[in-house]
Amino acid sequence: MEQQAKKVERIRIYDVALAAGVSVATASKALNDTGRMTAETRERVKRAAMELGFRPNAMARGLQGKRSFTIGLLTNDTYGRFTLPLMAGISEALVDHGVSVFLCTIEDDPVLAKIHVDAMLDKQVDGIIASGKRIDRRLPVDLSHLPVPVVYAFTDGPDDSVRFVSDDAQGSREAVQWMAGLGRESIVHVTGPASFASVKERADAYSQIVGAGAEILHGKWSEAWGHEAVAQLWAGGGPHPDGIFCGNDQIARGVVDALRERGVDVPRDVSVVGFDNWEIVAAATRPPLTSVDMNLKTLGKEAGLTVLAMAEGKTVEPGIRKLPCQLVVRQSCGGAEAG
Amino acid sequence: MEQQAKKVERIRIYDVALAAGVSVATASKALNDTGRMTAETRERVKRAAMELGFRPNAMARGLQGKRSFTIGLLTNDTYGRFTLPLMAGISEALVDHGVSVFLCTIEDDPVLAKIHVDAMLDKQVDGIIASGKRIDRRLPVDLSHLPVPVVYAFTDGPDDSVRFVSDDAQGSREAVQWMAGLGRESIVHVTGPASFASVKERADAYSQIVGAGAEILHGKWSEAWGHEAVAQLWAGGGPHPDGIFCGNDQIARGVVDALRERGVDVPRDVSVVGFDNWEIVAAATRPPLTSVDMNLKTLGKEAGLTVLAMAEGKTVEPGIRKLPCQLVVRQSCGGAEAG
DNA sequence: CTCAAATGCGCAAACGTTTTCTCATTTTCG
DNA sequence: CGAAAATGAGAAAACGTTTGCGCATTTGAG
Repeated sequence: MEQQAKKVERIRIYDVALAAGVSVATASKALNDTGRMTAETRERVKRAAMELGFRPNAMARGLQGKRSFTIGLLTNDTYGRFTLPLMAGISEALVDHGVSVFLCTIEDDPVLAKIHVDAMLDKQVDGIIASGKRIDRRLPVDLSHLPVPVVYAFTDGPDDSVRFVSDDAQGSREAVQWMAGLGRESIVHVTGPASFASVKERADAYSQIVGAGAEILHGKWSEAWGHEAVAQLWAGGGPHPDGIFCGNDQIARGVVDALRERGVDVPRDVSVVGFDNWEIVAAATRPPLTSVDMNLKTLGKEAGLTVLAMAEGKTVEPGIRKLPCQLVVRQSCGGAEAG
Repeated sequence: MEQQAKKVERIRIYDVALAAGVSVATASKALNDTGRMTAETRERVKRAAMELGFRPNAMARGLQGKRSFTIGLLTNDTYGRFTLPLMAGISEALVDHGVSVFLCTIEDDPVLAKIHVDAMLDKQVDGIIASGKRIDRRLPVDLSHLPVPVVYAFTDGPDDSVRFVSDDAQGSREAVQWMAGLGRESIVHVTGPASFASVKERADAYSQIVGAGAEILHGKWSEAWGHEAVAQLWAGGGPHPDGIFCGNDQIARGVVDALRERGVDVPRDVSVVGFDNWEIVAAATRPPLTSVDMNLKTLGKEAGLTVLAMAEGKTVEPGIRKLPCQLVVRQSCGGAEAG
């Protein structure tokens, strides 16, 4: 337990230059593969840098007017349900480029949001990714006239902005068609509040496929609503659905549990599909849920790469980019081993 | 949709000085409340800065040899179950100090970990908080000889390090005593794998209170294990427990569901307490779970403040700091309205 | 062999702050 | 009233890079 030798002097480019027997300027150019010099010189400098364990001081570099190799991720998704997968994607895509990410969680508080954005700008972030928990709501702060590029991922933004969202309609189609392909003929849709844009998009896609027999039940995003919806559906003596497409995994879990309690076998009697593919819910359900994954990690990667490109001056077409969803097959539909 | 005026020239301290009619040096001192000058001069500079909307360039400031107002949060908790509340606390505590947080999620990959740590150091973070998902495991990277202070929160660290963890023993005692206080006389403990330090700590605290009648069942951290444990407990014809203290909320939910399926009423016949107070699980259980909250947000605050203090040169006593847990009463025990 | 072009490299400025000195002016005190 | 002390403010260096420009020296062409 030796006394920590706190002040290990960091190697500066000056030290590298000295070791390689060149000037600081040449050292810099050698390391950045710019400027003119012998291949031998360049190699010698690089070797010296390597041996000394030289790591350039990002502050000095950033100050010098170039990039800071830093971006900000702003979100109001306190729980991280959507932001974390996104973050994972961003981080994975950008770590190769030496970019680090400031994560700022703002709780729908405009003042806090402004403070965080200002802090980011003070720190000269190369760009900002705005994220949230609803694609039809905006963060409580205006990001449209910032001196750095901004992209929106899984949240709404101005018309002339670059936005990434999942293709919910396509995801819905996959889900419904999967059930139809398994022979289900009476599929209902149990989903969240009609006020959500994603609810509408998913419901529309569902209706388009199911056609005349479409039946949509709106409620809360909760397991409890799943239970209640089943109670409603099984209330009358009439025929019951043999497929239930749910607006999210929590509803789906409620539905599956309710069906089991009624003695209805899932997936034999009824197929159930969820949405979000929230591992923690989908995997714990009995049977585990087949669910639509929004590929948020991929979305994060794209958003990260895009904001980086913009930071480098590349011009990016504004507009909405929809990334495909993917059906993750577990056992709540049958067909698990058929795939 | 006007063409974005991208290059809004940032106000420099030079501009402030000019506006206030003083030198750059004086301006700097005025704004930082250092140096000597008339109160009037100081005020005039501050007013000019305010009016111009001056924000100091953090890079220049950092370069100048002082702090970067940046810290790194390193974690291998991919899912964010523990890290996000921690992060919220850190962020909340540090935003007042103008400090931003780099979040780096490493997936138990030593190489990736090293890359991220190096990136943080390049960016001159003032300190690093290491975090994880188990208090008896370390991150796959050695942080003990870094040029910046490190504190460990909810993860293990070297003997001479500063570590923050929750007081699981105290949390367990609260839970068991709560059930005992409600008249429960036969309380069993259904928990996770014995290999976890926190499992041992919670189990020991439980045993100490319950005494001779202690019964501990180890299994996985899953709902499925909760179901199975109930099956085991109710297998024989003998007397059944009237209280079940669970190692986490997922197990507790499994237990509650299994009891309901057996026709055992919770909380009338049996009280159940969970651990973690994971809202998403605890609140969705029927009835909602009474659970032990580890106060991770508070833990994050403490860790943040501590690493900051260390960065400012204050010396902090190494060792483990245990922060108290708190029982969150819902309905799975009864006594909800008694409190 | 001469002159132009190309090559290899270093000097010094710049980035935006903070901080250490220094200096002129004012105040204090004997 | 004179000298010491205190005060207000500015000049300039420093932090660690990158980069524009200039200057020898070498290469190539005629």
